[in-house]
Amino acid sequence: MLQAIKGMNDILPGEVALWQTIEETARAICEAYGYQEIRTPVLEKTELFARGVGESTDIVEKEMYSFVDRGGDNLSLRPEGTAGVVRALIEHKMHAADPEVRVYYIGPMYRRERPQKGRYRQFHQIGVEAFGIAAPEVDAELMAMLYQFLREIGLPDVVLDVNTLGDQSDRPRYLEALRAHFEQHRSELCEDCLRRIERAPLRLLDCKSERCHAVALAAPLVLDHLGPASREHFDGVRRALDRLQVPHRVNPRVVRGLDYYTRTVFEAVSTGLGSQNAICGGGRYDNLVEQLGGPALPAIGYAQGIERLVMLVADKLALRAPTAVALVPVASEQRAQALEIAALLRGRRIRCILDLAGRSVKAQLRRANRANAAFAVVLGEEEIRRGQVEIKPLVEGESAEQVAIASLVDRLTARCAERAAG
RNA sequence: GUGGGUGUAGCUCAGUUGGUCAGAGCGCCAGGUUGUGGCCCUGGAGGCCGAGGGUUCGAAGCCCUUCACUCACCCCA
Repeated sequence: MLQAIKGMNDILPGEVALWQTIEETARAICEAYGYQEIRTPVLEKTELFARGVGESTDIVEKEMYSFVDRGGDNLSLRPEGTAGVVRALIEHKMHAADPEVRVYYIGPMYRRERPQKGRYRQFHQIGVEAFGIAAPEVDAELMAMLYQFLREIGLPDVVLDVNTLGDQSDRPRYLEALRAHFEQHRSELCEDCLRRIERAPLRLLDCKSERCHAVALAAPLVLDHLGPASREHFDGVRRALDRLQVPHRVNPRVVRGLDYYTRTVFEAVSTGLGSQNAICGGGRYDNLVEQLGGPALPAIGYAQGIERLVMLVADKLALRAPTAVALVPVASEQRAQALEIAALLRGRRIRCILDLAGRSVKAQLRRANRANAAFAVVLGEEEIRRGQVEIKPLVEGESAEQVAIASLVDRLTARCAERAAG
């Protein structure tokens, strides 16, 4: 049997409503905060990700879908959204028109990892990026936006973990202090962490192995190694978060996996997702734009995984019931007229179904009921001869009525509106 | 890349030590009113028991191989 590619899922009609609700909520909130949607290609030059995400990250080293196209270019499916957005920003000199650029995107990303619960090879992210603003208040504003979003889709209990990684001037010193600490405890570390000491000492901090965890707890804190500028920035972020009443906690173990982060980093984690528990991750990346050939623009952003949101929200989000009309021609002689009425209703954007298979009235009503139709309109030979049809509600507590065919569309429109309002 | 688990009807799953074991519930279709849904009753369609090989008089159940799905490690959304 033909199957979808491993780790790539079909989102079937039954679950799409949930996706749409999440996406619409995200759009509305982003717009409210002054962000505009941007759409960039899913395919970019491999070099962009190598330089942007970081040569030595797992993502670039072993997870990208890369290939050489017929023209000889090295291309990759985007493993994340920030690099492409930064490329577009630079390419179109967006910062020249307005030094502050706030954008968001929604779309698929690709990473060739072993799939498991909450992790897929094609997954979808809602991402937000703010360029050109160095003030700590943007960091907080962004997190406030995230929090509002989580609240509105019904996840107010998600915990927001915040940390800082320092900037170029204090990070090297901190990394050295970390290396020194871990070197002293080599014998207690897992194999993976031993390899990380040189290359990515920060990563030891969030290792899940218990023994490493113990060593990490005793490790020097970033907060003690921040220069005055970074410290002031972090304090500013926290003050603003408090002011905006965004529930959060400082967690020194949040380090993030991508190379480009500086200063503020944060993530939102949730229980109930298995081991892939991060539903959102982000942070400041003040050097990336320049690093990719653009101006020295400070920036900050985050991305959330839609699949993971859908899993959490699946049983919580109330989906609006379809308000629909089912036209029921009693016999094939009434079908043409039913079609005509359906066209009028549909012209008014009223969801409308109509049996074209010649089913019995009983079968048509059964199907109308299952389709969640609010009203059935029975078109029978006798009534039509009298110039009338029956509007039959399919829910409790509403009365049926006979209406003149001429006023049917208006009457149905009104009753659908009543239901939508009530 | 490394481990564990699972593959029987569209879906969720039963199938005792290999011998009416090819089933149930839900869903789907139809009938129970010459033109009226939901509840209920009755009936029907639908499966080479993931695939290939082996053992056996006999395999959904045992052995081997393979594929797929899934969870976890790693990493991350």
